[in-house]
Amino acid sequence: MARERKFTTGDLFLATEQILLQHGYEGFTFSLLAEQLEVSRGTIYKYFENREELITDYMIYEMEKFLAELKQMDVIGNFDEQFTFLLKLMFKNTAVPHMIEIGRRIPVNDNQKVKQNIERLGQLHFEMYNYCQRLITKGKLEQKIKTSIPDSIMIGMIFQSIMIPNRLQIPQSEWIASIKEMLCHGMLKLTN
Amino acid sequence: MARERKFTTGDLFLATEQILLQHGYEGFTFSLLAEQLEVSRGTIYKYFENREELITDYMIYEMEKFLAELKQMDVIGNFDEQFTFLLKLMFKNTAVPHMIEIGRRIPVNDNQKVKQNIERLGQLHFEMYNYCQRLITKGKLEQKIKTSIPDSIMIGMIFQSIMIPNRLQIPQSEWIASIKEMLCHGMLKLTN
DNA sequence: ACTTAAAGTGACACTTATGTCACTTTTATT
DNA sequence: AATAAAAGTGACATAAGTGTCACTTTAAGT
Repeated sequence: MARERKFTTGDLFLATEQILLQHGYEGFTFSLLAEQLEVSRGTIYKYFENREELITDYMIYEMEKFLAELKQMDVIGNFDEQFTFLLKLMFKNTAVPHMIEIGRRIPVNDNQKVKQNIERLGQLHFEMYNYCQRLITKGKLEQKIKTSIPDSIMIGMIFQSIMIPNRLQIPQSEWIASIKEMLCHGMLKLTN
Repeated sequence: MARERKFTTGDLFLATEQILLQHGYEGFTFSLLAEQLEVSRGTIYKYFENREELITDYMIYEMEKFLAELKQMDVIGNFDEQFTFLLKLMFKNTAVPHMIEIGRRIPVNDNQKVKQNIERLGQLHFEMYNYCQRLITKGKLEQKIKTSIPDSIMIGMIFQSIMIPNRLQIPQSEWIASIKEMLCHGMLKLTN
């Protein structure tokens, strides 16, 4: 009985992502989004009460997608393979670390839905952090990872490494290999 | 003959920095700044034509301060000491990498002063990058740094490492030491 | 005491974003 | 063909930011 929609949820989240990456959280407006989707601004309010609700909805979608893939890490055997898997996954979802950054900017909101979303995002973030931490712990147990460096720095480094701008357009496979080498063994040669 | 000023340039740049870090480029407003400085909004227009001019002026100030210190690196002898010096300097000026990020967001502006500022910022950025690159090159020449990893990744890693949030409030000295260890030798133990 | 000029103010016109809502369009169902 | 319901629109009121400017305040120099 309903009229055909001019955009899918996928379209909408894709546009949201692009605008967030380009203009940042504070620069995100419904006008920009409507323009991108080629609909009127009012249409978007049919689906979302406000910016915070839309953005948190998008972030939850993105995080759940990422976590669903991350969960497959459990199946893989040893630490090395798990780590490689994690890195590959991260570079397939480069938006995730950016969104974690942007997520910090969302102000407290009186809207009930938004409050729930922010709580859910917290859970998802925690879950993701836990996965990484378990990987680190596993590496430590397997005597592969140094015990001297705080987990938060290792995890932080892994996530920040995605945000290094690849201005010289180095091919992705080479880029990831170098990032991995940096994370695993650092920039210095071995001193004998 | 003039009335006493209610704020110094230092006050203004400090407030600008805080607002930029808290609200991002798009969230920076003259209203916020005026409020922070406890003056009327109109006052700020006595010194700056607009947001872009103010922000670029602040960034140039910050970059020049950083570069002036960075130049002392030349005096220091070997690579290891220079690298330690760089890291210490970075953690003394944590705003710099953030500002480089924020600097990317400044849109083209018709204002002549702003155009000049953006050009100058480009120069300063280039100069800073060059300093880092020279350090890397020196390390490579001294056979201390791997030649396999692109310079841009090493420099990127160094700069991104500052942005890792220290949520558990690990003491700065320990924090920096761990970051350095990660950058130099990575997270993995040596495999024999 | 008077002058002068920089420092500061707040009201004004303008622009842009927000959220709402009565209304129109489309399309499957009866 | 009539109708129900979701999709979409554009005008409206409201809020917040921008840039300007005539005006007031302050304090040093005469």
